[in-house]
Parts: sequence; C-alpha cells; structure tokens
Amino acid sequence: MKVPPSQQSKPANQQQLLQRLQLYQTIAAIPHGKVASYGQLATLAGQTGAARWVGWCLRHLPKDSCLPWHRVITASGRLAFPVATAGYVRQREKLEQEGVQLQNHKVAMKVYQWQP
DNA sequence: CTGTTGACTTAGG
DNA sequence: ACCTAAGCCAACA
Repeated sequence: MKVPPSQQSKPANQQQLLQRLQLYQTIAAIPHGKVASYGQLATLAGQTGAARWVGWCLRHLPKDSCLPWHRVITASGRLAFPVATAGYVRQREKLEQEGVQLQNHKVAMKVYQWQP
C-alpha cells in the first residue's frame, strides 16, 4: 500500500532530535563536582546501550554550548580523550576546577560518580 | 542499502 | 591492572 509523501512525512527526524535534547538535558542535570559515564547517560536519556552515540553527540556539540560536557567520562573513570591531547587537558582542568581530582589519569568513580 | 566510524562498554584471559 | 574481542547505536560515505 502506497502512502503519499505528504502523509508519511516523518517525525522520525524530530524524534531523534528529541532524543538528543533529552540527552543534553540529562547532562545538564549532572551536579557541580560530580561526573557520569557515557553508558549511564545513555540509559538515563532512554537510549540504553548507546554509549557511543552519546560520544557522537558530544563530539558534534555546538561550540557555544554551555553543557557541562567535561563531567562526562568513561565507565572506568578515565577521560575519553587520549592523555596529553588538548581535549584531555581542557577536560581535566575543568574537572579539577570543580574539585574533581585525578590520580594516574583516572577519577575515583566510587567517590565522584553522579547518583540520581 | 551496505559498510565504516567513533569523546563507549563489558566479559575473558 | 592491562590488553583483546565482541557488542552496541546513530550518523555518514
């Protein structure tokens, strides 16, 4: 059965946009001085198992975004950026600025991980 | 439409 | 604790 393009115009695109917005909202909810993992955020945003998608969204974040992207780290407590890269340094500075200390390039998740 | 890619995760060795 | 392999999802060529 054929459907005119006018009627099958998809909110699918809009739905995906809403998913991203919900992700942004979730990230914005991370308290000052706390951190969350990619997988954790994916789950909270309703996209369980989409940790890599979260990474994609952050990479494509608008430059003027005010999201606390620096509070997002890997599940093992490491920063997603390779050590000694510009991104790593920026994120680490912002975290330490909030009182989140790193030891051996790792964050103590037991202490700093956000628990909603 | 199929194949790659990546700011990831988890289970095994 | 570190390395590898496989799984995961959306975006992109």
